[in-house]
Amino acid sequence: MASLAETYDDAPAPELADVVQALKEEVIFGRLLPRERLVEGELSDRYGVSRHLIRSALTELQGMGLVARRRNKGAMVRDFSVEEVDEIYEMRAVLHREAVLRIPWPVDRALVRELEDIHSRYSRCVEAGDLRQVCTLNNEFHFTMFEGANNRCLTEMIQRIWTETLGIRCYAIGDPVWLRRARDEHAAMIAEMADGSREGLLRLVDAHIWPALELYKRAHGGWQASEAGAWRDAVAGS
Amino acid sequence: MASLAETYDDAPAPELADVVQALKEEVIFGRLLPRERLVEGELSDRYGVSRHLIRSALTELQGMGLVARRRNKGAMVRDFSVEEVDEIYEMRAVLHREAVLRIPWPVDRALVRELEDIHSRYSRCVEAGDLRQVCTLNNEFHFTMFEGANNRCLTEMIQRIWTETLGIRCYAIGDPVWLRRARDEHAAMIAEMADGSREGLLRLVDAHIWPALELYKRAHGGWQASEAGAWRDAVAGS
DNA sequence: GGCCGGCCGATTGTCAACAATCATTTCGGG
DNA sequence: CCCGAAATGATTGTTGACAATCGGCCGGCC
Repeated sequence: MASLAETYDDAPAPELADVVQALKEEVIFGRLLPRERLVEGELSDRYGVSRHLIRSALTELQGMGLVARRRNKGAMVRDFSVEEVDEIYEMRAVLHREAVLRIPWPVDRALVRELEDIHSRYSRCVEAGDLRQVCTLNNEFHFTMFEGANNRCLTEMIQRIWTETLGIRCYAIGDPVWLRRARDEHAAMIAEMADGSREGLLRLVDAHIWPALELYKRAHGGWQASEAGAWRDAVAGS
Repeated sequence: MASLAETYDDAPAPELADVVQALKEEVIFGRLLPRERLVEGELSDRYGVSRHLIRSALTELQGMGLVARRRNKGAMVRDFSVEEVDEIYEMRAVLHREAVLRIPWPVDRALVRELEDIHSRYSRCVEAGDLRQVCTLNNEFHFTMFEGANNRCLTEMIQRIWTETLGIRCYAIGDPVWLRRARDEHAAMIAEMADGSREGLLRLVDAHIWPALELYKRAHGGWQASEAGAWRDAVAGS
């Protein structure tokens, strides 16, 4: 979806989008954990780009809620208190529900076919263990579905939470059990769209988001309130 | 509410927040109209700050959806197609509704008193014609109410749309008829919270947002599709 | 021995000059 | 007279150096 870099419509865009994407991937694949410090100099060395670009990327990710910053202290991967994750997931559920409610019913056959195509590729990548492609196709699947609601504002809000929760959902991506379960749930969604009810799809979409939250809470339980207090408010957005 | 500048929690923050606030006010008071170009040099001269700060401010407002940018072409106050305003307002209604649904009921007396206090000051400023204070107190009123929902994520999404729609709602702020009507609706909301039903409040809050949209559409009708096409996608966010 | 104060390295924030890009105008040819 | 192409001016994007700030360390003083 649109990043600050893609904000520029025509040009091939500089590499800001690449840096942003790279940082997102480091989070979703757990190479950067919540509360991990993001030092501008280190990153600019690591990626071989100017510090200026890194700063822009951090600003964008801050806007997406993935990165927290404190003045003169730097940036870190944002982490969430239990209350925060609950609040965020509550809204995630609301937005997904609103999207499903806005998909014209019965669902356009072309849309169903498109989702089937994405899903077949997705399944292959799950088998092959290609996590990177799995992640990409997972995004593609959900946003193809959500865009069926034909409300750009809604899609963007879902996208924002999507990025914001990368540091939460990263605990699920690496879990083979969760992966297979997600795959089956996607298949069930398609079946419901092809020949089922909107209520059924609503239930599936809602149920789909919670396992990742549970995994996060379990894996994360320990150091919840450590020294997070001072950073709690240091997030961007709105 | 939180701006990218206030993202920094401790420091008094530099003047980035001031510039952002100034630009927002120029939009809400109609001194900057949609599709109006925002030249960095001009703004830095006008406000007597460095171009660097102006760029930061524009980036932030871009993130809030108030400003659209195109690579090497500069920034402008974002304008919206009819489809876009309808989509945005649909989601605005959804979010406000969700907020009301989450306010514990019966409503905390302290919250009601706080709203009454804000509203009395608000009414005085409406009489006095102090538009600036009216605007500030209007924000304060709504966000005090919405924060009663105790969901920070939701509040932030509402805040984002709040800023995004400044260029839409600016047509209402200056309209004395709308102002008095809004004042009365606020009073009705308070009454409903003090001694009424959640359903009643839901109806009031929903009905509250649409007049401004109508004013926008009427005032705006003419040059809707002019040359907006190329800029249509040039917005940030998500 | 513990605490307060000032230095120092590390890191972020700001600035001004430079480079790249775009829009417009002007000039030459047809 | 009209069209196209190069030059020009205006504006944005990028870079590197510099300034401000923070956290930790060390030493002196009570």
